[in-house]
Amino acid sequence: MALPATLANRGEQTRSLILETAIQLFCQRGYDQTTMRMIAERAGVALGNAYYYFKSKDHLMQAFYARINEQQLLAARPILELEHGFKQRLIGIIRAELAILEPNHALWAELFKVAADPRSPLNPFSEESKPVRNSCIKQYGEMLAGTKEKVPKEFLPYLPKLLWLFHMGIILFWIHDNSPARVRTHRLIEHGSELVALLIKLVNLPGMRPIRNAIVRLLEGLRDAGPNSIFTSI
Amino acid sequence: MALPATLANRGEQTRSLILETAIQLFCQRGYDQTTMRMIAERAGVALGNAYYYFKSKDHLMQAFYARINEQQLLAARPILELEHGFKQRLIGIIRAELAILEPNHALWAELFKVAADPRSPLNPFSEESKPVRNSCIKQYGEMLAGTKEKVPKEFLPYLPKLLWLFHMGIILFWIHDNSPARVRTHRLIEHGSELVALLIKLVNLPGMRPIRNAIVRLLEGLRDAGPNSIFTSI
DNA sequence: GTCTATAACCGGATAGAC
DNA sequence: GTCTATCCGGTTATAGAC
Repeated sequence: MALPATLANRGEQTRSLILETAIQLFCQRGYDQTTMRMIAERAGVALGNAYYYFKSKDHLMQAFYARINEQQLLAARPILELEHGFKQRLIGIIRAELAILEPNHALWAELFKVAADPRSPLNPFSEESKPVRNSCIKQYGEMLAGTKEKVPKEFLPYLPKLLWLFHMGIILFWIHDNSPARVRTHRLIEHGSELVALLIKLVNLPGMRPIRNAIVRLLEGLRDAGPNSIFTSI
Repeated sequence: MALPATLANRGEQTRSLILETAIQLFCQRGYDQTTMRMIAERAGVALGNAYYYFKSKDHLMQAFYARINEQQLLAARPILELEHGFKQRLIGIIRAELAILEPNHALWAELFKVAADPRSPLNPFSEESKPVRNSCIKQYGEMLAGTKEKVPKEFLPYLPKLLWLFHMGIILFWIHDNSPARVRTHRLIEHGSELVALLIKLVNLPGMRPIRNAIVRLLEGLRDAGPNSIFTSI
Protein backbone atom coordinates (compact mmCIF):
# COMPACT_ATOMS: atom_id res chain seq x y z
CA MET A 1 0.00 0.00 0.00
CA ALA A 2 1.39 3.34 -1.02
CA LEU A 3 1.92 5.68 1.86
CA PRO A 4 0.78 9.26 1.56
CA ALA A 5 4.32 9.68 0.45
CA THR A 6 4.56 13.42 0.41
CA LEU A 7 5.77 13.73 3.97
CA ALA A 8 5.61 10.21 5.34
CA ASN A 9 9.04 9.12 4.13
CA ARG A 10 10.57 12.56 4.08
CA GLY A 11 12.46 11.57 7.24
CA GLU A 12 13.79 8.44 5.56
CA GLN A 13 15.13 10.57 2.74
CA THR A 14 16.86 13.03 5.00
CA ARG A 15 18.34 10.24 7.02
CA SER A 16 19.77 8.56 3.99
CA LEU A 17 21.00 11.88 2.61
CA ILE A 18 22.97 12.43 5.80
CA LEU A 19 24.34 8.91 5.79
CA GLU A 20 25.42 9.02 2.15
CA THR A 21 27.13 12.35 2.69
CA ALA A 22 28.92 11.02 5.75
CA ILE A 23 30.11 7.89 3.99
CA GLN A 24 31.42 9.92 1.10
CA LEU A 25 33.34 12.22 3.43
CA PHE A 26 34.65 9.37 5.57
CA CYS A 27 36.04 7.69 2.46
CA GLN A 28 37.51 10.88 1.05
CA ARG A 29 38.97 12.43 4.18
CA GLY A 30 39.06 9.75 6.85
CA TYR A 31 37.16 9.58 10.12
CA ASP A 32 38.92 12.15 12.28
CA GLN A 33 39.20 14.66 9.49
CA THR A 34 35.48 14.55 8.87
CA THR A 35 33.59 16.72 11.33
CA MET A 36 29.91 16.51 12.13
CA ARG A 37 29.59 20.16 11.15
CA MET A 38 31.08 19.30 7.77
CA ILE A 39 28.66 16.44 7.20
CA ALA A 40 25.70 18.60 8.11
CA GLU A 41 26.80 21.49 5.95
CA ARG A 42 27.55 19.31 2.93
CA ALA A 43 24.21 17.56 3.30
CA GLY A 44 22.50 20.92 3.57
CA VAL A 45 20.98 20.24 6.98
CA ALA A 46 21.50 21.76 10.38
CA LEU A 47 23.97 20.18 12.77
CA GLY A 48 21.18 19.39 15.20
CA ASN A 49 19.35 17.51 12.49
CA ALA A 50 22.27 15.17 11.92
CA TYR A 51 22.13 14.33 15.60
CA TYR A 52 18.40 13.89 15.35
CA TYR A 53 18.96 10.95 13.01
CA PHE A 54 22.23 9.59 14.34
CA LYS A 55 22.97 9.60 18.03
CA SER A 56 26.69 10.09 17.46
CA LYS A 57 29.44 10.07 14.88
CA ASP A 58 30.08 6.44 15.83
CA HIS A 59 26.52 5.57 14.97
CA LEU A 60 27.00 7.02 11.50
CA MET A 61 30.04 4.87 11.08
CA GLN A 62 28.18 1.86 12.38
CA ALA A 63 25.52 2.35 9.73
CA PHE A 64 28.26 2.38 7.11
CA TYR A 65 29.79 -0.75 8.55
CA ALA A 66 26.48 -2.61 8.50
CA ARG A 67 26.22 -1.94 4.78
CA ILE A 68 29.79 -3.06 4.15
CA ASN A 69 29.09 -6.25 6.00
CA GLU A 70 26.15 -7.08 3.74
CA GLN A 71 28.39 -6.57 0.74
CA GLN A 72 30.97 -8.89 2.24
CA LEU A 73 28.45 -11.65 2.78
CA LEU A 74 27.22 -11.29 -0.78
CA ALA A 75 30.70 -11.22 -2.26
CA ALA A 76 31.56 -14.54 -0.69
CA ARG A 77 28.56 -16.42 -2.11
CA PRO A 78 29.93 -17.24 -5.56
CA ILE A 79 33.05 -18.76 -4.04
CA LEU A 80 30.99 -20.98 -1.76
CA GLU A 81 29.10 -22.22 -4.78
CA LEU A 82 32.07 -22.85 -7.04
CA GLU A 83 34.90 -24.07 -4.84
CA HIS A 84 34.76 -27.20 -2.74
CA GLY A 85 38.29 -27.69 -1.46
CA PHE A 86 38.71 -26.56 2.13
CA LYS A 87 41.77 -24.46 1.46
CA GLN A 88 40.36 -22.79 -1.62
CA ARG A 89 37.06 -22.01 0.09
CA LEU A 90 38.85 -20.45 3.04
CA ILE A 91 41.15 -18.39 0.85
CA GLY A 92 38.29 -17.34 -1.38
CA ILE A 93 36.00 -16.16 1.38
CA ILE A 94 38.70 -14.11 3.09
CA ARG A 95 39.92 -12.55 -0.13
CA ALA A 96 36.39 -11.61 -1.09
CA GLU A 97 35.91 -9.84 2.22
CA LEU A 98 39.19 -7.97 2.03
CA ALA A 99 38.47 -6.90 -1.53
CA ILE A 100 35.47 -4.98 -0.23
CA LEU A 101 37.54 -3.24 2.43
CA GLU A 102 40.64 -2.59 0.33
CA PRO A 103 39.48 0.64 -1.41
CA ASN A 104 39.29 2.33 1.98
CA HIS A 105 42.21 0.65 3.75
CA ALA A 106 43.24 3.86 5.50
CA LEU A 107 39.74 4.44 6.82
CA TRP A 108 39.45 0.96 8.32
CA ALA A 109 42.87 1.22 9.85
CA GLU A 110 41.90 4.50 11.44
CA LEU A 111 38.63 3.05 12.61
CA PHE A 112 40.22 0.10 14.24
CA LYS A 113 40.77 2.13 17.36
CA VAL A 114 37.05 2.68 17.70
CA ALA A 115 36.32 -0.97 17.13
CA ALA A 116 38.92 -2.09 19.63
CA ASP A 117 37.24 -0.38 22.55
CA PRO A 118 35.58 -3.20 24.49
CA ARG A 119 32.68 -0.88 25.23
CA SER A 120 32.16 0.22 21.65
CA PRO A 121 29.21 -1.21 19.76
CA LEU A 122 31.61 -1.56 16.83
CA ASN A 123 33.77 -3.98 18.81
CA PRO A 124 33.55 -7.29 16.95
CA PHE A 125 33.06 -9.15 20.24
CA SER A 126 30.36 -6.85 21.58
CA GLU A 127 26.72 -7.63 22.25
CA GLU A 128 25.63 -5.11 19.60
CA SER A 129 27.83 -6.77 16.99
CA LYS A 130 26.30 -10.15 17.71
CA PRO A 131 23.95 -10.21 14.70
CA VAL A 132 26.72 -9.24 12.31
CA ARG A 133 29.20 -11.54 13.99
CA ASN A 134 26.82 -14.47 13.97
CA SER A 135 25.98 -14.04 10.32
CA CYS A 136 29.70 -14.13 9.57
CA ILE A 137 30.25 -17.17 11.74
CA LYS A 138 27.31 -18.87 10.08
CA GLN A 139 28.95 -18.27 6.74
CA TYR A 140 32.08 -20.00 7.95
CA GLY A 141 29.79 -22.83 9.00
CA GLU A 142 28.50 -23.05 5.43
CA MET A 143 32.03 -22.91 4.15
CA LEU A 144 32.81 -25.90 6.32
CA ALA A 145 29.68 -27.84 5.46
CA GLY A 146 30.31 -27.60 1.73
CA THR A 147 33.88 -28.83 1.82
CA LYS A 148 34.89 -32.27 0.59
CA GLU A 149 37.60 -32.80 3.20
CA LYS A 150 36.85 -34.73 6.37
CA VAL A 151 37.06 -32.75 9.57
CA PRO A 152 37.51 -34.13 13.12
CA LYS A 153 33.99 -34.39 14.46
CA GLU A 154 35.06 -33.24 17.93
CA PHE A 155 35.84 -29.86 16.42
CA LEU A 156 32.73 -29.39 14.35
CA PRO A 157 30.86 -27.18 16.82
CA TYR A 158 33.91 -24.98 17.32
CA LEU A 159 35.37 -24.67 13.86
CA PRO A 160 33.09 -21.96 12.42
CA LYS A 161 33.98 -19.66 15.29
CA LEU A 162 37.65 -20.56 15.07
CA LEU A 163 37.76 -19.84 11.36
CA TRP A 164 36.05 -16.53 11.99
CA LEU A 165 38.75 -15.79 14.57
CA PHE A 166 41.40 -16.76 12.04
CA HIS A 167 39.93 -14.28 9.59
CA MET A 168 39.89 -11.59 12.29
CA GLY A 169 43.58 -12.18 12.81
CA ILE A 170 44.21 -11.72 9.13
CA ILE A 171 42.28 -8.46 9.17
CA LEU A 172 44.42 -7.28 12.07
CA PHE A 173 47.49 -8.08 10.01
CA TRP A 174 46.05 -6.40 6.94
CA ILE A 175 45.42 -3.20 8.86
CA HIS A 176 49.09 -2.97 9.75
CA ASP A 177 50.28 -4.12 6.37
CA ASN A 178 51.64 -1.42 4.12
CA SER A 179 53.51 -3.62 1.69
CA PRO A 180 52.89 -2.81 -1.98
CA ALA A 181 49.63 -4.30 -3.21
CA ARG A 182 49.33 -5.80 0.28
CA VAL A 183 51.38 -8.78 -0.90
CA ARG A 184 52.32 -9.83 2.59
CA THR A 185 48.70 -10.13 3.63
CA HIS A 186 48.00 -12.23 0.57
CA ARG A 187 50.94 -14.49 1.34
CA LEU A 188 49.60 -14.84 4.87
CA ILE A 189 46.15 -15.79 3.57
CA GLU A 190 47.64 -18.31 1.14
CA HIS A 191 50.11 -19.97 3.48
CA GLY A 192 47.97 -19.60 6.57
CA SER A 193 45.02 -21.34 4.95
CA GLU A 194 47.28 -24.05 3.64
CA LEU A 195 48.63 -24.62 7.13
CA VAL A 196 45.17 -24.74 8.66
CA ALA A 197 44.09 -27.30 6.08
CA LEU A 198 47.24 -29.31 6.71
CA LEU A 199 46.84 -29.25 10.48
CA ILE A 200 43.23 -30.35 10.29
CA LYS A 201 44.23 -33.27 8.12
CA LEU A 202 47.11 -34.13 10.44
CA VAL A 203 45.11 -33.96 13.62
CA ASN A 204 42.53 -36.26 12.06
CA LEU A 205 44.99 -39.16 11.92
CA PRO A 206 44.29 -42.13 14.22
CA GLY A 207 47.25 -41.57 16.55
CA MET A 208 46.33 -37.96 17.21
CA ARG A 209 43.67 -38.58 19.84
CA PRO A 210 45.71 -36.93 22.63
CA ILE A 211 46.15 -33.77 20.57
CA ARG A 212 42.49 -33.63 19.71
CA ASN A 213 41.67 -34.01 23.38
CA ALA A 214 44.02 -31.22 24.38
CA ILE A 215 42.39 -28.94 21.85
CA VAL A 216 38.89 -29.81 22.96
CA ARG A 217 39.87 -29.22 26.60
CA LEU A 218 41.16 -25.80 25.63
CA LEU A 219 38.00 -24.92 23.74
CA GLU A 220 35.65 -26.21 26.41
CA GLY A 221 37.39 -24.11 29.00
CA LEU A 222 36.56 -21.01 27.02
CA ARG A 223 32.88 -21.72 26.55
CA ASP A 224 30.04 -20.37 28.64
CA ALA A 225 31.43 -16.93 28.87
CA GLY A 226 29.58 -13.97 30.16
CA PRO A 227 28.27 -11.50 27.63
CA ASN A 228 30.78 -9.62 25.52
CA SER A 229 33.24 -12.44 25.51
CA ILE A 230 35.13 -13.89 22.62
CA PHE A 231 33.77 -17.38 23.02
CA THR A 232 30.18 -16.78 24.01
CA SER A 233 28.25 -19.57 22.37
CA ILE A 234 26.37 -18.59 19.25
CA MET B 1 79.27 14.71 39.76
CA ALA B 2 76.58 16.68 41.54
CA LEU B 3 74.83 19.21 39.35
CA PRO B 4 74.17 22.71 40.69
CA ALA B 5 70.95 21.13 41.69
CA THR B 6 68.92 24.16 42.65
CA LEU B 7 67.38 24.73 39.27
CA ALA B 8 69.04 22.17 37.06
CA ASN B 9 66.63 19.37 37.88
CA ARG B 10 63.68 21.52 38.74
CA GLY B 11 62.20 20.52 35.42
CA GLU B 12 62.71 16.87 36.24
CA GLN B 13 60.76 17.36 39.43
CA THR B 14 57.82 19.08 37.79
CA ARG B 15 57.74 16.43 35.13
CA SER B 16 57.63 13.63 37.63
CA LEU B 17 55.05 15.45 39.74
CA ILE B 18 52.76 15.67 36.73
CA LEU B 19 53.34 12.04 35.82
CA GLU B 20 52.69 10.73 39.33
CA THR B 21 49.51 12.76 39.58
CA ALA B 22 48.34 11.49 36.21
CA ILE B 23 49.02 7.86 37.05
CA GLN B 24 47.14 8.17 40.30
CA LEU B 25 44.14 9.69 38.56
CA PHE B 26 44.21 7.19 35.69
CA CYS B 27 44.12 4.32 38.19
CA GLN B 28 41.40 5.88 40.30
CA ARG B 29 39.08 7.24 37.63
CA GLY B 30 40.06 5.64 34.34
CA TYR B 31 41.47 7.27 31.23
CA ASP B 32 38.49 9.10 29.73
CA GLN B 33 37.28 10.32 33.11
CA THR B 34 40.64 11.91 33.82
CA THR B 35 40.97 15.25 32.07
CA MET B 36 44.20 17.08 31.40
CA ARG B 37 42.77 20.02 33.32
CA MET B 38 42.20 17.77 36.30
CA ILE B 39 45.75 16.46 36.20
CA ALA B 40 47.18 19.97 35.96
CA GLU B 41 45.02 21.33 38.74
CA ARG B 42 45.71 18.42 41.07
CA ALA B 43 49.44 18.74 40.39
CA GLY B 44 49.23 22.46 41.00
CA VAL B 45 50.51 23.49 37.56
CA ALA B 46 48.91 25.23 34.61
CA LEU B 47 47.33 23.21 31.83
CA GLY B 48 49.87 24.47 29.35
CA ASN B 49 52.67 23.31 31.58
CA ALA B 50 51.43 19.73 31.52
CA TYR B 51 51.60 19.91 27.74
CA TYR B 52 55.10 21.34 27.96
CA TYR B 53 56.29 18.08 29.50
CA PHE B 54 53.98 15.64 27.76
CA LYS B 55 52.99 16.21 24.18
CA SER B 56 49.59 14.63 24.69
CA LYS B 57 47.46 12.64 27.09
CA ASP B 58 48.60 9.55 25.20
CA HIS B 59 52.20 10.37 25.97
CA LEU B 60 51.42 10.53 29.67
CA MET B 61 49.88 7.13 29.42
CA GLN B 62 52.88 5.86 27.50
CA ALA B 63 55.18 6.95 30.31
CA PHE B 64 53.00 4.98 32.71
CA TYR B 65 53.09 1.99 30.44
CA ALA B 66 56.87 2.07 30.17
CA ARG B 67 57.06 1.81 33.95
CA ILE B 68 54.57 -1.05 34.05
CA ASN B 69 56.63 -2.85 31.46
CA GLU B 70 59.74 -2.69 33.60
CA GLN B 71 57.80 -4.18 36.46
CA GLN B 72 56.59 -6.95 34.20
CA LEU B 73 60.10 -7.82 33.09
CA LEU B 74 61.26 -7.92 36.70
CA ALA B 75 58.33 -9.99 37.86
CA ALA B 76 59.12 -12.69 35.34
CA ARG B 77 62.77 -13.15 36.39
CA PRO B 78 62.22 -15.51 39.36
CA ILE B 79 60.17 -17.87 37.20
CA LEU B 80 62.87 -18.00 34.56
CA GLU B 81 65.38 -18.94 37.23
CA LEU B 82 63.32 -21.57 38.97
CA GLU B 83 61.30 -23.34 36.31
CA HIS B 84 62.80 -25.21 33.38
CA GLY B 85 59.91 -27.02 31.78
CA PHE B 86 58.67 -25.28 28.63
CA LYS B 87 55.04 -25.28 29.63
CA GLN B 88 55.68 -24.11 33.17
CA ARG B 89 57.99 -21.33 32.02
CA LEU B 90 55.45 -20.10 29.52
CA ILE B 91 52.60 -20.19 32.02
CA GLY B 92 54.74 -18.54 34.68
CA ILE B 93 55.90 -15.65 32.56
CA ILE B 94 52.42 -14.82 31.28
CA ARG B 95 50.85 -15.08 34.73
CA ALA B 96 53.50 -12.81 36.17
CA GLU B 97 52.77 -10.19 33.55
CA LEU B 98 49.04 -10.35 34.02
CA ALA B 99 49.41 -10.11 37.78
CA ILE B 100 50.95 -6.68 37.30
CA LEU B 101 48.10 -5.55 35.09
CA GLU B 102 45.26 -7.12 37.06
CA PRO B 103 44.82 -4.36 39.71
CA ASN B 104 43.88 -1.95 36.93
CA HIS B 105 42.05 -4.27 34.58
CA ALA B 106 39.41 -1.67 33.75
CA LEU B 107 42.05 0.90 32.86
CA TRP B 108 43.88 -1.42 30.48
CA ALA B 109 40.63 -2.49 28.87
CA GLU B 110 39.71 1.14 28.33
CA LEU B 111 43.15 1.86 27.00
CA PHE B 112 43.05 -0.87 24.47
CA LYS B 113 41.29 1.41 22.04
CA VAL B 114 44.18 3.86 22.16
CA ALA B 115 46.69 1.08 21.70
CA ALA B 116 44.79 -0.36 18.75
CA ASP B 117 45.19 2.76 16.64
CA PRO B 118 47.92 1.86 14.15
CA ARG B 119 49.20 5.43 14.36
CA SER B 120 49.32 5.55 18.14
CA PRO B 121 52.73 5.29 19.80
CA LEU B 122 51.03 2.97 22.26
CA ASN B 123 50.30 0.46 19.51
CA PRO B 124 52.29 -2.64 20.40
CA PHE B 125 53.40 -2.99 16.77
CA SER B 126 54.48 0.63 16.38
CA GLU B 127 57.95 2.02 15.83
CA GLU B 128 57.82 3.85 19.16
CA SER B 129 56.94 0.65 20.98
CA LYS B 130 59.90 -1.14 19.48
CA PRO B 131 62.19 -0.88 22.51
CA VAL B 132 59.52 -2.17 24.85
CA ARG B 133 58.42 -4.80 22.38
CA ASN B 134 61.94 -6.01 21.76
CA SER B 135 62.75 -6.31 25.43
CA CYS B 136 59.65 -8.45 25.80
CA ILE B 137 60.52 -10.59 22.83
CA LYS B 138 64.03 -10.99 24.16
CA GLN B 139 62.60 -12.28 27.38
CA TYR B 140 60.67 -14.91 25.47
CA GLY B 141 63.98 -15.78 23.85
CA GLU B 142 65.48 -16.35 27.28
CA MET B 143 62.47 -18.36 28.26
CA LEU B 144 63.11 -20.58 25.26
CA ALA B 145 66.86 -20.84 25.78
CA GLY B 146 66.48 -22.02 29.36
CA THR B 147 64.03 -24.79 28.63
CA LYS B 148 64.96 -28.45 28.76
CA GLU B 149 62.66 -29.51 25.92
CA LYS B 150 64.00 -29.79 22.40
CA VAL B 151 62.58 -27.36 19.89
CA PRO B 152 62.62 -27.69 16.08
CA LYS B 153 65.69 -25.76 15.00
CA GLU B 154 63.93 -24.34 11.94
CA PHE B 155 61.67 -22.42 14.29
CA LEU B 156 64.29 -21.07 16.65
CA PRO B 157 64.60 -17.62 15.08
CA TYR B 158 60.83 -17.19 14.98
CA LEU B 159 59.69 -18.67 18.25
CA PRO B 160 60.41 -15.73 20.58
CA LYS B 161 58.26 -13.47 18.43
CA LEU B 162 55.57 -16.11 18.10
CA LEU B 163 55.42 -16.65 21.82
CA TRP B 164 55.17 -12.92 22.31
CA LEU B 165 52.29 -12.92 19.86
CA PHE B 166 50.68 -15.78 21.77
CA HIS B 167 50.90 -13.72 24.95
CA MET B 168 49.38 -10.72 23.14
CA GLY B 169 46.45 -12.90 22.17
CA ILE B 170 46.00 -13.89 25.78
CA ILE B 171 46.01 -10.26 26.82
CA LEU B 172 43.35 -9.53 24.22
CA PHE B 173 41.27 -12.30 25.72
CA TRP B 174 41.92 -11.08 29.26
CA ILE B 175 40.72 -7.61 28.38
CA HIS B 176 37.36 -8.97 27.30
CA ASP B 177 37.16 -11.50 30.13
CA ASN B 178 34.84 -10.60 32.95
CA SER B 179 34.50 -14.03 34.48
CA PRO B 180 34.94 -14.11 38.27
CA ALA B 181 38.59 -14.04 39.26
CA ARG B 182 39.33 -14.11 35.53
CA VAL B 183 39.13 -17.92 35.65
CA ARG B 184 38.57 -18.24 31.96
CA THR B 185 41.75 -16.40 31.14
CA HIS B 186 43.66 -18.65 33.49
CA ARG B 187 42.19 -21.73 31.91
CA LEU B 188 43.24 -20.34 28.53
CA ILE B 189 46.78 -19.78 29.76
CA GLU B 190 46.95 -23.27 31.23
CA HIS B 191 45.45 -25.20 28.33
CA GLY B 192 46.88 -22.93 25.67
CA SER B 193 50.40 -23.35 26.95
CA GLU B 194 49.91 -27.07 27.24
CA LEU B 195 48.75 -27.19 23.64
CA VAL B 196 51.67 -25.13 22.41
CA ALA B 197 54.10 -27.43 24.22
CA LEU B 198 52.34 -30.46 22.79
CA LEU B 199 52.34 -29.11 19.25
CA ILE B 200 56.03 -28.28 19.40
CA LYS B 201 56.78 -31.80 20.56
CA LEU B 202 54.56 -33.27 17.87
CA VAL B 203 55.96 -31.23 15.04
CA ASN B 204 59.44 -32.26 16.09
CA LEU B 205 58.79 -35.90 15.20
CA PRO B 206 60.68 -37.31 12.20
CA GLY B 207 57.67 -37.68 9.90
CA MET B 208 56.62 -34.07 10.35
CA ARG B 209 59.00 -32.48 7.90
CA PRO B 210 56.18 -31.33 5.53
CA ILE B 211 54.39 -29.58 8.37
CA ARG B 212 57.57 -27.88 9.51
CA ASN B 213 58.16 -26.72 5.96
CA ALA B 214 54.67 -25.33 5.63
CA ILE B 215 55.14 -23.38 8.84
CA VAL B 216 58.51 -22.02 7.79
CA ARG B 217 57.07 -20.96 4.43
CA LEU B 218 54.34 -19.10 6.24
CA LEU B 219 56.77 -17.35 8.55
CA GLU B 220 59.23 -16.44 5.83
CA GLY B 221 56.46 -14.85 3.80
CA LEU B 222 55.79 -12.46 6.65
CA ARG B 223 59.32 -11.33 7.23
CA ASP B 224 60.94 -8.19 5.92
CA ALA B 225 57.97 -6.03 6.51
CA GLY B 226 57.98 -2.30 6.26
CA PRO B 227 58.09 -0.35 9.48
CA ASN B 228 55.15 -0.69 11.83
CA SER B 229 54.44 -4.22 10.81
CA ILE B 230 53.77 -7.17 13.00
CA PHE B 231 56.64 -9.22 11.73
CA THR B 232 59.37 -6.69 11.25
CA SER B 233 62.54 -8.49 12.17
CA ILE B 234 63.96 -7.61 15.55
C1' DG C 1 7.18 14.01 14.11
C1' DT C 2 10.63 16.85 11.20
C1' DC C 3 13.55 20.50 10.92
C1' DT C 4 16.20 25.05 11.54
C1' DA C 5 19.10 28.10 13.88
C1' DT C 6 21.99 29.43 17.49
C1' DA C 7 24.32 29.19 21.61
C1' DA C 8 26.69 26.73 24.87
C1' DC C 9 29.45 22.95 27.31
C1' DC C 10 33.36 20.13 27.56
C1' DG C 11 37.90 18.60 26.97
C1' DG C 12 42.14 17.94 24.05
C1' DA C 13 45.42 20.77 22.08
C1' DT C 14 48.06 25.20 20.78
C1' DA C 15 49.95 30.20 20.85
C1' DG C 16 52.18 33.47 22.69
C1' DA C 17 53.13 36.62 26.58
C1' DC C 18 55.98 36.87 30.83
C1' DG D 1 59.24 26.91 32.34
C1' DT D 2 55.19 28.65 33.38
C1' DC D 3 51.01 30.99 32.66
C1' DT D 4 46.52 32.74 30.37
C1' DA D 5 43.70 32.90 26.51
C1' DT D 6 42.09 30.67 22.61
C1' DC D 7 40.92 27.30 19.06
C1' DC D 8 38.56 23.23 17.56
C1' DG D 9 35.22 19.67 17.28
C1' DG D 10 31.90 16.23 19.49
C1' DT D 11 27.90 16.83 21.82
C1' DT D 12 23.85 18.98 24.11
C1' DA D 13 20.25 22.31 24.81
C1' DT D 14 16.76 25.44 23.59
C1' DA D 15 13.26 27.65 21.26
C1' DG D 16 10.63 27.85 17.71
C1' DA D 17 8.64 26.76 12.70
C1' DC D 18 6.07 23.42 9.58
